[in-house]
Amino acid sequence: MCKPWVMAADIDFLPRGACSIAASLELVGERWSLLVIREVAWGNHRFSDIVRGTGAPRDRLAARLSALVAAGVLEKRPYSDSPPRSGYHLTAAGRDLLPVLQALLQWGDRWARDEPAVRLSHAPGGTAEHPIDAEWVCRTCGRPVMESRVSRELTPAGRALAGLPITEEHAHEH
Amino acid sequence: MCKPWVMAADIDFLPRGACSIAASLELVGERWSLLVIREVAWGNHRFSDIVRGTGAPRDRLAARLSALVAAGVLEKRPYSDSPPRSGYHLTAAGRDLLPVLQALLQWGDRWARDEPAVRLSHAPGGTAEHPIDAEWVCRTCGRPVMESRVSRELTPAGRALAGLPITEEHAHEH
DNA sequence: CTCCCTCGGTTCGATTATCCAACCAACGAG
DNA sequence: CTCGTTGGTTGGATAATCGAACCGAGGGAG
Repeated sequence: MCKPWVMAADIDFLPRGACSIAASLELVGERWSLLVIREVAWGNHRFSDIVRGTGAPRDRLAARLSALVAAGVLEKRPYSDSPPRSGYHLTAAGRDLLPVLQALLQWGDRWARDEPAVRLSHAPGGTAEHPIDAEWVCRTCGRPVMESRVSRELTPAGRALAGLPITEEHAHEH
Repeated sequence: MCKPWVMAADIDFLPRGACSIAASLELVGERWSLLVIREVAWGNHRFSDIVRGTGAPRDRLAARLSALVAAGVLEKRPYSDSPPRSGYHLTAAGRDLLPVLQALLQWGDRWARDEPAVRLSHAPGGTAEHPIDAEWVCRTCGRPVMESRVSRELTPAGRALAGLPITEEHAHEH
């Protein structure tokens, strides 16, 4: 029995950059980026709030913020006309990063410290409030992803990125 | 109505380092680290395999590998006696990072490129193989986490990290 | 009007990390 | 003995990061 998530695939090595993990890290993998997203998600929208919440140097923070705006993860929204000031808010793409933060939070709670320092709770649909202990579940079959064998396959788009030939053989193989 | 994951909490600013997200990034947030985990998870255990798979410079890779071993995320396991060679494998902590990779993969598929380059499939419990489209679901109530309001609260351990007083008031408040 | 404060950044110089090519040691094959 | 493979190190150039100081537009108090 093979470990979950470790399985032979139709390829040995992904071409560099073909993997969406690498593509994501290209956009949000630099230092402070994810902590900035966390601060904004937690309601700290102003420059000085984010400085205080992350502890990042101001110049790095300014650089990250404009990079994240350029990447479409954050947007600048004015909150005062005089003096003209604006804060940062999550776009749809930014909100979609929250699972990444949730995953990092859960991992850190478990492996990076003795006791969690922050507890997250929710009360979905009127149920009683309770702490969150989340797992990845496949929307298609409803089963936890991490407990099953996973296989990976290079798509035609991936082959194109890789500069590999897109053959009938590959288009049909499984 | 407040956006999910954006909600008032009992604290305005988390002390730096109190948050497990920051603690996680401290261990695996540096460049190449998560790509190394990806390679190892995908079955590339040897130094030269990981060089090829990630494209990282050899010296950076050596540094990351020993850091990840020191952090308890990877372990070195010999695969040949003569010549004495060893490869890198995921520990339990390392396998627990896979949700982070899954989250980054899904985000990248959606926001960082036109078409996914790699398709992940699984066939849990003898069902037919199908692509993975996963979401975070609370183990307690079975509901998707991202669709409900989430509140955060500093635990006593978090207060201690923050240097804040641990009062009865705070221990009981909600 | 003047002085001082806040906010959202920039600028500067020093430190640190990263990159890349070359090198090295251990071993096996031929 | 030489060659190729593997798993790294080393050295020097380049780029990112840091921390503190600075700046400019605008209040508000006096």
